[in-house]
Amino acid sequence: MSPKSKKSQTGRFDSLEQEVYLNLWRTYDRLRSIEEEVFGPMGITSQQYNVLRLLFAHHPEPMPTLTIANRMISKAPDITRMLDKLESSSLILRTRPSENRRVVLISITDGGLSILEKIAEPLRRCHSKQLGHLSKEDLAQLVGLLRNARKPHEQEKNPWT
Amino acid sequence: MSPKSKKSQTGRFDSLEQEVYLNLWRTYDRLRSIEEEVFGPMGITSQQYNVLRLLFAHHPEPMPTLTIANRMISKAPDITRMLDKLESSSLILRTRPSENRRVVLISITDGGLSILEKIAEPLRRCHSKQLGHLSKEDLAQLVGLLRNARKPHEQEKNPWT
DNA sequence: AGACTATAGTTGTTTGCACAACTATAGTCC
DNA sequence: GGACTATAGTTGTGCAAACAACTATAGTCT
Repeated sequence: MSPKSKKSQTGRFDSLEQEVYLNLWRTYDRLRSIEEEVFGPMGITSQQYNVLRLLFAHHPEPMPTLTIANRMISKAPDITRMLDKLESSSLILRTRPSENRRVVLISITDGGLSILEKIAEPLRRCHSKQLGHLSKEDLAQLVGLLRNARKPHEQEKNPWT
Repeated sequence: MSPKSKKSQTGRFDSLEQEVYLNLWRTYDRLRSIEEEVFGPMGITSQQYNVLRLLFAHHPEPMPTLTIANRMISKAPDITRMLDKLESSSLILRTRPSENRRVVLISITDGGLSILEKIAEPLRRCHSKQLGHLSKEDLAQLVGLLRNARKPHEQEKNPWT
């Protein structure tokens, strides 16, 4: 009995669910490589960009390290070293408040803000190159389906829910 | 002028395209972490699994190294070392035909086939856990939208088109 | 046949990701 | 108030990914 004997109607895939997942993977991979053309030359990764974006959204309030980690798109067990890099490029600032010396508060610097400004337009063009060929309706539908697809796998109280 | 001044109707996102992309990323990341619960304990990565899957689909014909690399879901510049690992676990076999000593032909071994069998059922369950809550119609629609989303970014003659 | 180009893989090196173990600080509960 | 638990980050280590430079073999062209 072969591993593929349970083959379904979907042809080269074992199940419709698998077909969706592999298409999701492939599509993500293709679009990501386009985004990297923007971030690469700027010297930051898309994960780092997302940190800056989160900080900007909160600005001028700082955010604790792990709050940032939890709001990241892709989980970040490596948050400390990532912030190390952003700090050494002077894009963020760390402070340890004396009221609670466990937390480390992160804020975005002027340098960080100006990187965001510099990247905004190329990134907008990039997103349009990635997905500009789809209609508003298709895009909206896609967002809805994706949100639904991951819903059971998000924690409650999570910002992505 | 702030980086976000071009804010659109989508709220926390700069554009609908960006919203789709970030949702795609997030959804991929959530579903991937579920798949890794299956592959981790088996001692292979999902990329390695996909190599075995490709080889199985061709079996008993072998495939040249770079043909495999091109058919991978996510591009694999590291194909040599990946095959090294599969070879050292005796899941694949390499041969260099004397007619053309440039190519390296890869075939799946009995050990590779049996890993595929062993993983088939847990993986089916995993895919059902990932996406089983969506209706057939939603799944089919999602496949269609994803295919469409990446279409302009696939090469002609590419198996994923 | 010898130089040139194309094809097919491999290797070096750097950076990023993941998991787990660890340190430091604060709050809780007899 | 001293032991216990919870919270917040950090570090060690090993594996995977990305990009470019390199080697080896085959085909072509005059």
